Amino acid sequence: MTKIQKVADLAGVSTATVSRALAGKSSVSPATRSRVEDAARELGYVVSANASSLASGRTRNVGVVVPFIDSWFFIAVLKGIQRSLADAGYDLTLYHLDPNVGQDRPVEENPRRRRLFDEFLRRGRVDALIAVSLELTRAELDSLTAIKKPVVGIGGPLPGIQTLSLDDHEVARLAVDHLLALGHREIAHLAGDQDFEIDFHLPAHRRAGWEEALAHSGITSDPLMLRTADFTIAGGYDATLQLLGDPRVHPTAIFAASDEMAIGAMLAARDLGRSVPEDLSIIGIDGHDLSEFFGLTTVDQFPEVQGRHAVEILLHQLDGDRPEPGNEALPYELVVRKSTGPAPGSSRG
Amino acid sequence: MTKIQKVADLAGVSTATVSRALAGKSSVSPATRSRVEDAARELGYVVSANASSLASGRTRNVGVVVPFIDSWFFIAVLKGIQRSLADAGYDLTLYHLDPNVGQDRPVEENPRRRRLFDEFLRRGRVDALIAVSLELTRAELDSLTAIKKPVVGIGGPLPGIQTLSLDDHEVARLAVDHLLALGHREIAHLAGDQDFEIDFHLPAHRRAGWEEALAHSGITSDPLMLRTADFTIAGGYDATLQLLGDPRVHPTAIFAASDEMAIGAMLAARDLGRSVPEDLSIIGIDGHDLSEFFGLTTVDQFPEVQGRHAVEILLHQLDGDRPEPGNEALPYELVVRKSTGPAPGSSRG
DNA sequence: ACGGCGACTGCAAGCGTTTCCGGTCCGCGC
DNA sequence: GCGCGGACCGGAAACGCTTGCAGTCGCCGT
Repeated sequence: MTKIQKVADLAGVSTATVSRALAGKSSVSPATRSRVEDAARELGYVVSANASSLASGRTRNVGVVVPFIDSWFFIAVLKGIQRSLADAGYDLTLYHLDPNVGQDRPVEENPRRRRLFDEFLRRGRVDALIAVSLELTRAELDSLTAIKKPVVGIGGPLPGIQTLSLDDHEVARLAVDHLLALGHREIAHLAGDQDFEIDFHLPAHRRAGWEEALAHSGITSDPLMLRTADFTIAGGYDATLQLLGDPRVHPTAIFAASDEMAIGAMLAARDLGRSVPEDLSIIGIDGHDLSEFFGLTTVDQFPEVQGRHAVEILLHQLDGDRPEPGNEALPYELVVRKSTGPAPGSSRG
Repeated sequence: MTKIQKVADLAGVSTATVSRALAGKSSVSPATRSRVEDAARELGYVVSANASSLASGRTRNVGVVVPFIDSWFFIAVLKGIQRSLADAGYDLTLYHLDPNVGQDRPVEENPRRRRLFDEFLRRGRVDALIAVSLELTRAELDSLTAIKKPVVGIGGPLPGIQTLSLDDHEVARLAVDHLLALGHREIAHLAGDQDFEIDFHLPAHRRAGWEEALAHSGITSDPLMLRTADFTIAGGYDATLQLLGDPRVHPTAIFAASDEMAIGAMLAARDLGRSVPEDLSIIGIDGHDLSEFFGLTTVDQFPEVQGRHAVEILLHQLDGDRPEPGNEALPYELVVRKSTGPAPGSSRG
């Protein structure tokens, strides 16, 4: 005998009523409801997720796809997602799409990706999906819209689905403008690597913002002031060592594409005997946990909030209203700390 | 008509055969199998996870419970788990049990915990469970063994279930012995906070290992040499500032309970003008990603491997053999880098 | 030529819920 | 007194697979 049947027997009702009572439906009398609840408690009954999903078509589970599992930003977003989901009583299943594997072939052929989209997501284990910083191919988008489940993407506009994205261009301009306002003219940029298809050309946008802000102040950006590096502390450190060791350039400020790179830059500056911000100002992007500790000025992008917001949108859609998909701009904010100061010799000092 | 039925019709076989063919069972002729596969491909058919689970009792999904979602260690373990699980074709659903919420009441009454154990895990959404650094209560353990699903715990012995744990005591001794061998006698310890019930008293064990190693060398541990701090860079930094600023003690070495604390200590030492390792040696525990960058000597505990190993054990158990649950010691290894050196004035210098 | 065996395959009984579609019953308006 | 609507509740049909059991069939050994 099925478990729900036992509960029904104990409570002296039908399984239909047990189901309704336990699901909190309204059409159950208070008396019956509590009898059912008592019976369920007594028998230690818990609804079988699978049977329930099969019958109802809903799983109360959402999938989250991330490209990196060990980078601060993604974890921060994930944290926000998981918190909100848990609050709403949803489970979260985590999918990891490592962009490093299968890099030798075009994205469309990456077998892991194919498998994820063609199988995992279509098995009906999730009600909805959140894709963090994944630039989806046409086919993948089609595949997603075909399964008719809510999808929200964080990190860049994607045609046909609801997305949340940061205006990297403007964020970069805000950062560089801050430096310009402090009187800096020689502003270097530690840019991210652009090899990955995953990131909506984020490094390119940030770089363009840097160039534009400079141009706006009548400064031509020097190619030597642009250094490509890994999105890590070590990456920022190495690039900064090289930058500051290059006799051809004399930056008084560095705009790093991420806080981790910026922290690496601070450490490198210190190791070279340059004091921050007296000799060199440094600014990053992210709002990393460590930025406060290091006194790093940054443009915070509130990743955890991004996660929470994505869930919010998803839950709305699961509740029935599916608005026209579009892109929503994410908030950001300049947080000034001790790593930026007036340019050396600047009248504004 | 159900989807599998359509595939069956197209292939000209029964649904039973389709199911068997797609599940890779052996008793299907090669010809039939490929006919089924073609039909499935043509129809874009994917087995419904729920229906399959309901019918078979298996979900191909495992649950992972972590106490912190934004700490390096847990993420590293999670990464290992997720990789192995993905390789084996399993999904991973993530549960987060924040020990910070509900701290005002005894663990047994923490509603989130109750809910997780009494509901989520019993809904049958997972085939097995991995609990990372969670000290489970008697009731929780009973609840777990009652549902008869494989469980493996990482981080400390737990009665009745299979566990993987680091011998924190020995790890600490190894670290301190390294310092002693370098001639240090004044060895301070940055200990973790013991407020949480979640960690198998890991801070206490590491501290005990420190005391024992000292005692073994005839050194009585000075209470002033013991500082409690957060398990973070900032925690280690602050504690070290205080330690080094205290005129009553003169440590030549610091043994930090985690790499993050150790890195904080290195930064603090540098800010105070003490050079590492000339004036002060520092050693941590973990094998943190950043330890290499900072040149930190540490006892690596290979967290990613811990995750992989846990999955390995789980898969074995899911394959049928359920050995007597026990505890398995995890490997660790001293990795000497630049943060430790001979004690100042030591003959071994 | 025949029993037996092994390799395949099909039938149909579940798996444990949800939910549509009616019923029953009670109170109320007229 | 009677028809009616609403609040509750039950019967039973899905939901979409898996798998035990019972064949069918060709082939081998004798």
